[in-house]
This record gives sequence, structure tokens and C-alpha cells, in this order.
Amino acid sequence: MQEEYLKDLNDVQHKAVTSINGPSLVIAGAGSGKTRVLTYRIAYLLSKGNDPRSILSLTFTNKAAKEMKERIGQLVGFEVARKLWMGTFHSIFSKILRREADKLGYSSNFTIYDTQDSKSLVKSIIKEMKLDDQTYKVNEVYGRISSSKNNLVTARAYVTNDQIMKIDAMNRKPKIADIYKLYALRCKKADAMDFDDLLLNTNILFRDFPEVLKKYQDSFRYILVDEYQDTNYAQYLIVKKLAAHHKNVCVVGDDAQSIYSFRGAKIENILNFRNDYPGYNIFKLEQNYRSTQNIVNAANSLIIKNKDQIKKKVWSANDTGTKIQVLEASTDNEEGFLVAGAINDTIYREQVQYRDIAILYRTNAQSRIFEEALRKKNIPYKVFGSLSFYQRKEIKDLLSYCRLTVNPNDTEALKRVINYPARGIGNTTQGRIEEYANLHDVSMWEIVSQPDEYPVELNAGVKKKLVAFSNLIKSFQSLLAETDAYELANHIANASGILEDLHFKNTPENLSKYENLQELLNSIKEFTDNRAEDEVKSLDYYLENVALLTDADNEKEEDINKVSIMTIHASKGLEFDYVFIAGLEEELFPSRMSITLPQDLEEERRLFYVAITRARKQATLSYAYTRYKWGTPSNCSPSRFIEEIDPAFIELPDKEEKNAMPRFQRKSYGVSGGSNGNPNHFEKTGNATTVNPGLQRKLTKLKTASAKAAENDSPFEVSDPDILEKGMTVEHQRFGTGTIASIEGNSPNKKATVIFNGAGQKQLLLKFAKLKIIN
DNA sequence: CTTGCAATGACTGAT
DNA sequence: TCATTGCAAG
Repeated sequence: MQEEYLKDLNDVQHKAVTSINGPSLVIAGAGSGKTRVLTYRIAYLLSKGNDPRSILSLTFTNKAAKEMKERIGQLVGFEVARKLWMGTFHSIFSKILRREADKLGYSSNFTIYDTQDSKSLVKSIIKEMKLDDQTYKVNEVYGRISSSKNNLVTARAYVTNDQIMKIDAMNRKPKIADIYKLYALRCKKADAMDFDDLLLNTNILFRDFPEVLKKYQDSFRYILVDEYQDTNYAQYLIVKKLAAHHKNVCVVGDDAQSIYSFRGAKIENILNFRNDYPGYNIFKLEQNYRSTQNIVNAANSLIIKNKDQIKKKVWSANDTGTKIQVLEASTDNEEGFLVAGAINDTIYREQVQYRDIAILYRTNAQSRIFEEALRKKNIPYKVFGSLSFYQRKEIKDLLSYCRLTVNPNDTEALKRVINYPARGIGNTTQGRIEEYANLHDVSMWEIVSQPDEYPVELNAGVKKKLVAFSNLIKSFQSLLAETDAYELANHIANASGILEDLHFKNTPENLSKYENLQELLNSIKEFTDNRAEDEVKSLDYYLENVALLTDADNEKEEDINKVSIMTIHASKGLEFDYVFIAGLEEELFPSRMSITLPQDLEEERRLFYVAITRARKQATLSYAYTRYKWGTPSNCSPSRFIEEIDPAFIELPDKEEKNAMPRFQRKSYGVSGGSNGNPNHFEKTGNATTVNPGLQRKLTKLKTASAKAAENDSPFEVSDPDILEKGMTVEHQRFGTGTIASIEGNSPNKKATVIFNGAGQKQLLLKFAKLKIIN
């Protein structure tokens, strides 16, 4: 076999690819061809005659695994690539846990609880234990449980751990140990594992069943781990155990890009690799092929402020490029307009595609502003994350019916759908069943399916309804073996009454839910169509991984050429020609939660480093002086990170000019205090006519919009839905001019009835309709 | 038991 | 701003 592709590599890369024996540490600077090294290394291993089933590659996302398999397939053939063990820790080890499930007392069909399920379970336990929900906040308790699991502290170990118990006692939350215990018990009863259990239970499996560990140790001759700097203790130990026999472990990472400590990631794992694997080889990939020199230098000048790091010198031989740009805005809304305007300019000036551009921000809450601004300028965009597709109510509802069909003990799924669509099984009934079930150690399903067998106080009518519901689920179960995933899911969507319910209440919201369900069914269809002949296509197999999927795994054809907007965390591993990094303000980025502890601040700085190094050609920063938080405006100041970049590589806004411009006058408005926190500073530029005070805010918005419209000649400037009112004359791109007859609903699903002069009466969903106000 | 409305409190980050 | 919760009426 020829290894032509090795010629694409530089010296270090070449060594990293071909040094296949013994432990290797690859320190891969941003943009240094890390993915190429990983794919070529695997291809190289295969070319040396290794069985693809003996190679285990752990990636950070499913998408990365999919793309890497694709590239390896191109090099060595898809039939071979398909047999590789490649995926995220969670997906690989859930597969192994299903195989070995009986050893841990689970069935191989166990459910995976996602974060929503877990939190909802924690919540009901707090209620059941009659604890004060102000002291025991769901998020905090869940966080304690989750981080315990990531550090391999089981519920039993938790109570006996003095240090942990002392912390809980000090915080006056001594019952967390009991909540954890009950939580673990309930998960087990429900035949469910949460995300953290997938790693914890793998460790337990390997600890308690040495013969199982040995089997996998022998079978995985080569182990590769991507993004090693973001592994937590549980993941670290899995790798260590599996690699103990052959010791052919290759970890790839960049300590400068460690950004997941909140998920238990330990940067020490990569820093201590030398101690864990003596006699290791180290390869430093330092040439950045992705970005311009200015971008690389700016990023270097920033990250140098961090203390703990592995020494390396990342450099670029690309063009010098432009300096980092900075956009300064007076309000968060204006920030949106400036960025959207700059995107339009870039597209026009540089002749690039929408897909070459990304907007990155620190928190999901910032997405809304950019969605609005881009929509108004008719710039197509796609949002990653926030409320992921799979977390939407309608999607979870249908999936819960499916989960219940496969595993009737899945109590979280049962509670979700037992009364949706409404079938007269209300809170009282559910509460009684749940209480009895918890007290007597039976599952809710037991009682629901045979209410006469248990002394729960239920009247005959209710019992009838319960039996009807359980018969419905049983009818689905009977179809499990004989139908494929798509047919069954489609049947469930209809027979459960979900589709009918959405259809019956014919609102724009429900229409969009209906469409989402169709999309889910389409993706299930795709799953059944894409499975190979020898793979089972039934619903239980579809459900195995669905909890582990994210938006990125569901990318649609029509979404390819759009501006990407997402959090910096979600942008990890991606790259774009032009990157806009928004909200560079103190207490937002760096986050308010991270400014006290130095190690937290260092992680924020690494996060900023990751953001800058996503850019190939140009990075633009932006910040605002007022930003709405929880619906009230608050003052902000520019982030310290901006000053930390060496001035040689950044173009700061001109202070002189800034002060001369009334538009940027600040300090005076906003913040708490007043009854009227509205920034009225646009008054200064405007040719305002006097209006009644109630309309003041709307007018301000209107002026912002039209002022911007004059500045940027976008094809069809759209008015903010919030300023539209009954009686206004508006223009629609397709229907022409008309008058608003009425406005119903609430943002973002506000709709208007408009009587158009040519096209007659139309109902328009304002978040999509492009209406321009004529007068 | 269901529905609708007012009050309330949450925003880091995500497999 | 938005989703969840508590309460009153049907």
C-alpha cells in the first residue's frame, strides 16, 4: 500500500504520525493540523495491517468522529473505516456498557437521561424529601452530584468522604448526600444512566470485572484521544486502564485550549502525561496553517498572561493580514446592528460566502440580539446550541413515548407523557401513584398498568384511564420487533395524539412544532435508511444514541451557506475566515463568576484564545456600554482582555473621535434606579417629532432601525415586529402595501392580520414576515 | 381535572 | 426577556 498522503506533512507531523509504538503526547497548537495528524496516524496504522477493530479513537464531538471517519474512509476505503471504534467517550462507552449491562444490573436497553431528565428527577426528590427548595437549588444539587461522579465518588463514597461532607455541612446543605443516594437509586430502578453514569459505570465495570477490562485492554491495541486537555478524571482513568496493557496511547491536545473545567475537565491530565507514561514521545506542532500572522501573534500575546502552560511557540508563515478590529457600540442592540452591518460589508468587499463568517459569544443569551439584527438585514444564519433541537418540548414528548415503549420503567419519560395530550390523569393522580411507588419500591409503570393490584386511592374512572394509557404503550411495544424505527415512531406520533393535538390547536407555534416533529421523523427515516444490511433498524437501536446527539449532528443541506452563530465553547474545533467575537465586557467576558479566582480567570482567557484562533483572515471584537440583563438595562465597561492583546496586533477605536461623537455619549443613562431606564440618546442624532411618552421606547427602536437603514443600503430593511401597531400602513416584499387590521399573540410568535391592497387579507408571523412601515 | 392568568426568579459553558 | 409555578374559576 502506498502512503502518498504522508508527503502532505511537515517534519514534526510526520513523526507524530509514524511513531506508533509506545505512549505519545502531541501538543497541537491552534490550527496546526491536528486533525490531519490524527486521521493520517489512523490511516497509517491501518496500512501496517492493523485490524480497524483494534483501534480506539476518542473524539470530543460526534461530528468530529463522523468527519474523521469520512476522511479516513477516503484514504483507506469506507468498509474498513466503518469498523473503527471512533466516537465521543460517552457514545463509545455507552456501547460497551450496553454489551456488559447485565454485570452491573442494568438491561442492555437502558435509557440515557439527559440533563433535563436528571434535573427533573433531582427536583422531584427534593420535593419528596420535603426539603426547602430555596436551600436546595436543583442546579446546585445536580452540579454536586455530577462533579462527584466525574471524580468517581459514588453515592456511597460521598457520605464517607469527610471533606465533601464538611463542605456540605458548612454550606448548611447536609442533605445533599441523601439526595444523591436516592437519585442513584431511582436511576437504577428506572434502568437509566445519566451522562456522568456512562463514565462512572464504565470505571466500575473495569474495576469490578477484571476479566472484562482485560478483554478490552487486549482488544484495543492502539488508543487515540483527541482534546486530551478537556478530559475529566473519570475519562482519564478509563484511558489509563485501557492503555495499561499495550501502552500504545496517543493523546492530542493543547493546554492553551482547555475550556471545560466546569464539566470536571482537568488540565493537569495533559500537564502530567509525562508522569503517567514515562518513556513517552512528545511532538509539538507549532506551525499554524490556519490564521494570519497578526491573528496568531495577537493570540500569543494574550495567552502569555497565563501561568501554567507547556512551553511552545506557535507561529504562522501566512500573510501578515489585518489587525484585530474592534467595534464599539452604545447598546447591545447597536452592537447587533454594527456586527450585522460589518458582515454585509465583508460579504460585499471581500466577495466571501455567508458560511465563511461566524459570530461567537460567551453566553447563549446573547444570540437573540444577533438573530434579530441578521434577520433585519436579510442575512441567512444558523444558531448552534442554546435550546437544542432535541431539547424542545415537542421533540422530547415524542421521544418520551418512544423511550417508554422500549423501557416502561423510564419514569421521567412516563411522567412527561402520561397526561400529554391531556387524558384526565392530573397532578393529584400522578402524585398518589408516585408516592406509593417511591414508598413501596415499585415503578410507576407497575401501578399504571395494573392499578387494581395496588392499594392506591384512585377512583374507577381514573383507573380506567390509566389502563387505557398503559394499553396504548403496550400496543406500541408489541410493534417493536416487527416494525422499523421510522414506521413505529411515525405510528406513535399519530396514535399518541401528539400530532392531532398540535393540529387541533392551530396556532403558529404549534405549526412550527408540527414541522419540528416532521423533521425528527425525517431524521429517524434517515437513520433506518442509512443502516447497513446487517444492522438492526428497530426503534430501540435508534434511541441508543439520540440522547447523545446535538445540533451539530443534525446539520441540514439548506443550512450549509449561512452565517454561524454560537457560543465560543461550541466553536471549538471549527474555523472561519471572518470571526466576530461579541460582548467583550467585564462581567460578561470574563464572566462575572470567573473574576475572583485566578484559575477561573485563566480559563476565561483560554476561552478568548480559542475564539481568536478560530479566525483564518480576520477577527473582530465588539462590546457595548449598555446591555439588557433580565429585561433591565445595565452599564458595562470594555473587557480587560482587549487591553491584554499587544497593541501592535489590534486596532483600537480612536478615543478622540469617540468622545467627539454624541452618539457615544454614555454614563448618563440606564441602569437600575429610575422608572425609565431607556437609553434615549438617539434623540441627539434624530429629527424627532414629539410623541406621547408611552410610544417613546418604540420610537427609539424605530429610529435605530431607520438610522441604520440609511447607513447600510440592505436590499429590504425590515421593521422591528415590536413597533408594529394596528392601523399602520406597511409594505411586504411579495404582497405589496397594506394596512394592519390587528395584532395577536406575543413575541416571538406575534402575528398580524394585514389587508393588502393587491393580495387581500393575510395572516403573517412577524418573526418571519418582512414588513416595512410606510407610515 | 383543566385552563388561564399573574407572579416569580433565572443567565455561564454542554456530552 | 422568558419559562415555570401557583392559584382561582369552570
